[in-house]
Amino acid sequence: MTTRRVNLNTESVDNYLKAIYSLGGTEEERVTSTALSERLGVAPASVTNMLQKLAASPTSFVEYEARRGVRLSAAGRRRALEILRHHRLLEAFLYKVLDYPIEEVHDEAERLEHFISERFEERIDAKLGRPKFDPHGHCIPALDGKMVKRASQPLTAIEIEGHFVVESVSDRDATLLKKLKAHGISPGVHLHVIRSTHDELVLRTGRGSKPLHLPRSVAEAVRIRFTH
Amino acid sequence: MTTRRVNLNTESVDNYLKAIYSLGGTEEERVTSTALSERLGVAPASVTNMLQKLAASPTSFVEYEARRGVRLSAAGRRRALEILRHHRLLEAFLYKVLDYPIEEVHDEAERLEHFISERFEERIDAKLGRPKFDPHGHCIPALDGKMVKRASQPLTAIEIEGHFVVESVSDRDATLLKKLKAHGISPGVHLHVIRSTHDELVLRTGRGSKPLHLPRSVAEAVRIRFTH
DNA sequence: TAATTTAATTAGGTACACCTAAAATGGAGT
DNA sequence: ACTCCATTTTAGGTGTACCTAATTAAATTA
Repeated sequence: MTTRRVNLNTESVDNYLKAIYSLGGTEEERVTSTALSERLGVAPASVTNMLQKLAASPTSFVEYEARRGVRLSAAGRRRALEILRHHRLLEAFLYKVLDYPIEEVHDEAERLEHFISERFEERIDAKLGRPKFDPHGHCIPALDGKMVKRASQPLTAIEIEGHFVVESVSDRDATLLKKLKAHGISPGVHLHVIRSTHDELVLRTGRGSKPLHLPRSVAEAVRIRFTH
Repeated sequence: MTTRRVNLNTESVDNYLKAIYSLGGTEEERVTSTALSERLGVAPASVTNMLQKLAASPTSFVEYEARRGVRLSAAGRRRALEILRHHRLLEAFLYKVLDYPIEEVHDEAERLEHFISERFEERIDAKLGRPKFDPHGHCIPALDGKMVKRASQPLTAIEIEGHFVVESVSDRDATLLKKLKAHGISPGVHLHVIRSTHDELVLRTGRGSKPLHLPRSVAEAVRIRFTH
């Protein structure tokens, strides 16, 4: 009986690897089935199934021990970063070349990232002048998977008055992104946080606009760094 | 027991509809299972299966009678033309905006055509200035499915000496396309056919180049019209 | 018309990626 | 150490899109 090897170049596998990557954090901790189940919108049993399949495959993308969670292998991380690169290059491309509104780039990129060729990837990268960041301010991994890591923190972590620069905005929620856009909050913008309460932050953006009251639920989507 | 309705928005269904459309010709004759089987690279039994599924579905894309072949319904034709529009717009986009070599646009477009959104379609159409033809000289269907139909004939149909213009080149075979490109044969180019034998055509392209001996197998990929 | 060939369909089966329901495991608190 | 319980896994099943082998229907030839 031959060991039947499965096809691992599927959209579905891509999505599992991406999810493990992003849930693993920078220290690449083991990720639980439940976390993956929630992130992917899939039943826990389905996750177990897929993880077993991935781990059993000769091209091992993951290290998996029953009931102890998963983490990416080197190959798995490489693949995850490749897709992340596709995703962010596509976002930049849709935004800059095809004039998409920022809140629409994510969903389109999410679909297309699985299907573009290396040539497509190379060409949009060239067309954009080898960008380092996507329109949300997230770093685009290089071809070899290298990524500059910047020190930043959530805007909601700010407890005191001070001056900051928006590093990035989350791309997960289009409605939130639209709100941020309406308030003029996008990567690179200067923020002057005036005060912070349990349910909102009061701040000024850019040059001399009137103070803005930002609910914490909205501020959560913003990451900032200090102006140096 | 409820009538379970199937999902017809799949890549696979798209490909069946495209194949039926292109095999049906302009008169939209019934297409046989075998023809579809060959075109799609799928077993005849699989074709029968899919056709039964399509015909049984409430959103009827096809008219199908057992052993009598299929043809597209109005809805099916609409869908087929929508995908053809995606395909050809993508080809034009890859060629003009992303500087793809002509022989590579087909395969990439073939993959992406199933996944781009209406917004993407609209934006590349705008970017290209609402083009009417793709880089191979094929007409791009309008949003409503309308397509100008031009009178043309295969270059291989030419038996006598005469002057012609290249209308289109086939996009099916990348190697053939490369050969044509090397000989300077592309849509819009003038051809002076000098003579035609059972296995080749002798002709001049453009301005005063030396006579070209074109095997019929290559000439088959070229459609021409008379210079008026 | 009967026999043969070709085309199309039915029958039964596979891989993939999901699902629900039931069982097993292992950590927390008593 | 034992019970409880959330988490995870196993068992069994679904829909999609394929497949091969066997059968049936239609077209062609003798």
